[in-house]
Amino acid sequence: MQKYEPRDIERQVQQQWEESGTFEVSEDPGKEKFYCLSMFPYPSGKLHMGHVRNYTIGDVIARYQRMLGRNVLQPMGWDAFGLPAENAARKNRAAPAAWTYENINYMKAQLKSLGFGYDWRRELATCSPDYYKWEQWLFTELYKKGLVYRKNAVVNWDPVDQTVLANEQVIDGRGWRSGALVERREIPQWFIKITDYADELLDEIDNLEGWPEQVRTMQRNWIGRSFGVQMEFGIQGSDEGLTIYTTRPDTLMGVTYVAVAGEHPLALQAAQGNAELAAFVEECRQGGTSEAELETIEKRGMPLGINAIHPVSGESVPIYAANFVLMGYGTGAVMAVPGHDERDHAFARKYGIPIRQVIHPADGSEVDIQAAAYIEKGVLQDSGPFNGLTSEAAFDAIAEWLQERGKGHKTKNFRLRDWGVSRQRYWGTPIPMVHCDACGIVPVPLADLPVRLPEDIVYDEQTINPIKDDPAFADCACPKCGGQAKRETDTFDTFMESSWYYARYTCPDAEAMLDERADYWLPVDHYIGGIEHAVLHLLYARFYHKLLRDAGLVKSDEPFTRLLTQGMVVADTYYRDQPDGSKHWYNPVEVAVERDDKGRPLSAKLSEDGEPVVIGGIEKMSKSKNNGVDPQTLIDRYGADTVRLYTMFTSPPDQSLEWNDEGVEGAHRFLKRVWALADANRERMAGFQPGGIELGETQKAARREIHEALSKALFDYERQQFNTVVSACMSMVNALYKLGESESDLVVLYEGLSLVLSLLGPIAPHIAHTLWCELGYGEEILDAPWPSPDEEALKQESIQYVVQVNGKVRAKIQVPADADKASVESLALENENVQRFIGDATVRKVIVVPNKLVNIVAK
RNA sequence: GCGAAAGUGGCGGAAUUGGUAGACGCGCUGGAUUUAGGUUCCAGUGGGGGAACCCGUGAGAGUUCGAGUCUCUCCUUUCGCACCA
Repeated sequence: MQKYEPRDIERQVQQQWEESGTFEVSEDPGKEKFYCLSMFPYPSGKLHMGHVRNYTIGDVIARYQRMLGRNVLQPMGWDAFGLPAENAARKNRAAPAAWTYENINYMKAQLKSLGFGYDWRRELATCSPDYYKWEQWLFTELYKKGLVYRKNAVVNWDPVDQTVLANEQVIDGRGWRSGALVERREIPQWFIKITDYADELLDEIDNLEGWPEQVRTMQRNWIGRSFGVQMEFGIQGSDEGLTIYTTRPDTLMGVTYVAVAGEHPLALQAAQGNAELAAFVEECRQGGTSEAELETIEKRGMPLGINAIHPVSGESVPIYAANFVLMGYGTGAVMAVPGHDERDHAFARKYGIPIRQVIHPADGSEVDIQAAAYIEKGVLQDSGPFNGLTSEAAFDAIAEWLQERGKGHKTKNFRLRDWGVSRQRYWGTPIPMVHCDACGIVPVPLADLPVRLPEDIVYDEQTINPIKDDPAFADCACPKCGGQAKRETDTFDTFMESSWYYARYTCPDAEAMLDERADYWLPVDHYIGGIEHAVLHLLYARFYHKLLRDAGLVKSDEPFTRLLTQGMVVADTYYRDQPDGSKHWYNPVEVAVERDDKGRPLSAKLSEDGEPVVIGGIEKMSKSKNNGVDPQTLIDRYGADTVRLYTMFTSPPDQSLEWNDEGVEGAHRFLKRVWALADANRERMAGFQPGGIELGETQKAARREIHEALSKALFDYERQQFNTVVSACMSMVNALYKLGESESDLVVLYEGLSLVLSLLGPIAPHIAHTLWCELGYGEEILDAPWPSPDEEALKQESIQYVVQVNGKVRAKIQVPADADKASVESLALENENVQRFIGDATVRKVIVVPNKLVNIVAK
């Protein structure tokens, strides 16, 4: 007897994989490739359950594809730049680099202990100069192509710390460290023209059939293309004009005012002689940059004291500054049509501006335009030359009319803005640009790349950015004229690094950004990660892929063929109210739940003192609610296979996973059962030859049960419903436990166990591999043929039919498998209980569903 | 407000896509083994009823021989977007 000792077998199997390079792969044109990728982690310290779930799903898919015979690439690396390293460094007075590398080492060991089949030779960390060198190079190439520019943009500025803050560092409008009121400040920043690719990024979403619909919708909305007309209003007493953008040019004749953003030049100009207006403009500017703040603000405005001239009627309408007009969208100025726009309507009522109807419903019905805006399309009225046109026809007619007179034209607009990639932080990729008094902006030539980020720096609590004022880093020679120049000290947004790592894995040692190996592996066949990256990361990566394509580095148009967004890991929360009104949160492992005899939870008590705690509901695992479970504790206690099996079994991959201690026990129990079954039959199975032994009826039935479960499991592997794959394995094991001691029982057991191990191979690979070898099935389960159900085993001599009378189940009958429809029907009608329910009624109709069901309609 | 998804036992979740609702697991109940706890094993477990049966997939309608599944209305929850002109 050998006990199931996961620690021993897992260590042993992992060592074996490492020694034989089981997961080291290279290009093999003779084999179908499969590139399986999980989103790489930020090395924050240690793995959390979300990582474990993500990487288990990825590993199961990778191993499944491998067992199907494909050449599978599954790499892993580190999203190593970012703010937490700076915060930790400040707290620990250490360099961010040291902190990061230490975390990488620890987390890498954790990943290995979970048995993930990565090709570690391809590991990369984005903070390595070998990596970011090429990112810097691409940026300089994009600059030469005109896809990169520098302009002023608004940032959150902390006036006390003299630094730029990320949105999440602004709490209630104040800097998180200084507590000072945050200002919106304009500083020069670098941008990449993602808007040049907006149409392609939008249109190709239609082709991403392997992506969740939700993510596709979110990206479409984020890009937000609209078609409209840009036109010029005159300004009274000025030669200048005022350009506005509208998607409803058909309502043009209903304009009764024009509104501009607080930052609009016209508003700023008018504010110079008007203290009240200046205060209002300042107020608009003060508001935070986060969009969440904008929603609560009351819609307000103030007249500029100047009038605009309507491009068609020549009528004069007032110009307002309004806090709801965004400088960053369209032209920062809008025409307002209170009659046909809800927001304009509310604004007009508030400030007593006339409301005019210029559209009526196509069916001729009346609307009360003073009471509410009519926002539907319809037919134009009171619109001069455009009267009687439909909204659709008027769109074109008005655009044409304006174009002929040089006052406007059709255009499209995007919600998407160009990608601002400058960050005023230390721990990131240096932007490879030089500012020379003589030559202006000069990109650093390839020969001088990488521009290395100094890693050997001093950090303490006062440090804001150690390279900002460091002459050793900032002073340099101009690459063009050789004169004294200053280096750019901003670094890249870390989304830059994560936008192309998937490609670099294919050729991590290339002497260029990428080489020909990229086109063997790319695109990624299956990408797995969190829904929180639905827009930004996945959009930037798609954009980057197109940049790589247009630089001649890859041939494909899209980076990720199929995408799986896994659900969150959630757990119960428990707390006690504190005297000061706050809540103290207890971890689920410290709490015992009491139940009634039906299993309903009654109350929860802290194990330590036996006193009650409040059940706070189910939430995403987080530090603040103290409901996180450390995967390392579980690995130590139960082993990696149990943790993997549990995460696969508890929920389908794309749904949230509810943490439950007893569930882990259950998963562990199942693996112990598998082990015990194999162990008890070790000797009987040694050298067993199943050939030539006849099966009895019970063995045939057991074998059919097993092959039915197998069919189900294979189907579920294909559609990635791994929880029911595990269910099927459990059913198979249950069936195997019911077998007897005879030779023919052993035939079924011998085959059944091999099927269970194959199916468990991707999910619980250590135990599957160990038993596969020990029971003599073969050397390497990953290379064994993937099982398929035996049609012969599935055959039945008689089939159970369900008999319904008027849709309700009244009997179950056994029918010979070769019976025709008529005899099934008569067998069903013969049944005593069926007759009882038909009673005096007349049989109107009999429906026979082959091999399943008979429904007798009687009235 | 707009958009998307989802509502099934005490719980996580199944239902091969319109054909036996509740697979599998957890929990719970009873029993066996064990000095005991734990482990392990056996049986039971949607609700009602002694039974035959009846009722059950958020609510209400509809289509159908047949609806958890399709259609419509409503309710609830979750997620995303949110002054986008």
